[in-house]
Amino acid sequence: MARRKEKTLNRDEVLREAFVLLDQRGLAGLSMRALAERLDVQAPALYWHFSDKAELTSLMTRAIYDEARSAVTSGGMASDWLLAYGRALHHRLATQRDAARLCVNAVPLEPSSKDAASSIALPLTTRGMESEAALEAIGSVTSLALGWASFEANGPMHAFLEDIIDIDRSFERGLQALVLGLNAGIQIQPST
Amino acid sequence: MARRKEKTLNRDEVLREAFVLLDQRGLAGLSMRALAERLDVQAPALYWHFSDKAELTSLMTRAIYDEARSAVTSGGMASDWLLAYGRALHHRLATQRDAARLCVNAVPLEPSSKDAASSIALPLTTRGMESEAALEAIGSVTSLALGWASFEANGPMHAFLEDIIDIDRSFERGLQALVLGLNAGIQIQPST
DNA sequence: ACCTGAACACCGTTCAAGT
DNA sequence: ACCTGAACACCGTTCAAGT
Repeated sequence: MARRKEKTLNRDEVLREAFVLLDQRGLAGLSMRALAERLDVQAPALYWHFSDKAELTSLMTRAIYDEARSAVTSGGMASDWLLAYGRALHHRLATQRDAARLCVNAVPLEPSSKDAASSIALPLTTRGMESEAALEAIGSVTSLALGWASFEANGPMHAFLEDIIDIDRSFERGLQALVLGLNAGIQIQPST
Repeated sequence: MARRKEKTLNRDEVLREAFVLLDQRGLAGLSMRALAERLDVQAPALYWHFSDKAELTSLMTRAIYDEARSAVTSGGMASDWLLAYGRALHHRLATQRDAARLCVNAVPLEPSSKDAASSIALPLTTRGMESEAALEAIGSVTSLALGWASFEANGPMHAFLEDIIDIDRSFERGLQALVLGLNAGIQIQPST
């Protein structure tokens, strides 16, 4: 066995199969051995393409955030962008099994850079927000999406919540409240 | 070895040491074997007191939420309670290493009950909120605290955020915005 | 009632060796 | 350059057996 017709592995192929495996077996089932088996390869082969499992899960996490950001259509004000980004991220997290847990457990990729931060803030700074307020707003919206998605998946509040309230609707209301409140703050402290 | 002077283990003692171990070695270091060693006992002994590791981590998670709720002083309106609860929870999560990750990974204890839900909502329903809106508000505040605490710990946004913004202050601003927005929603949709 | 010793089926990771 | 085979040091968990 372990004969694969295609040439060699590449990171994108591994990432694609990793998401499929995550969906099928959950975060606990996302092991290097199981992933290798899906790829018709032995587990150590993955270490040629990734330094360790943490790098793999970090890249998966980055893909999730990137998809959410690129799903936002341009146009509108800062608050519109925040609402759309929050909905896109929450949808991705609610759609992909254990995605919230994956993201919370993942470790950052690079040591940081102001360039990366300002590029993340860009959709809001071009709409008139200061970059610090922009990062804070994105962080809060991301937190809300991660939290509600984790309740949806399995979290400790899930048991209390599931048959009392509609979790998707609850996230939407929380998001609207948050963005409303952030917007009020912006008006007190004017931009640029 | 493995001679312990005190009588027998009990759940509270195990939970206490589990929190110490979590603080010292992080979530990855919180293994049944390492925990047993701290308690001068062999790992299988823990299975007399807990059905499995999931039960242990669920109880740890519940303890964190319970502490946050009981740290809120009585008095004030619903929005005051939400602010105080959010701050208490965030403080607990930021203070205890890997606490946010622990909570997100933990699994619910019981299948659910309307009694439990309404007792969680109680601090807000006694202040005039409907129980559904109360649970939604608590869920959103909890999400915000979990999310920001996970960034603080290690999360994927941490790299982008740490030297740009003050994460504690960012949480505080997000919390105020959220509660402000929720409050506005309450006034549109009056209570009881 | 409460715990130990030994074992099972897994992990992530390393590393020499193959091609 | 890319992958295998074998091994290391771990996991959570079960279960007979001890006291």
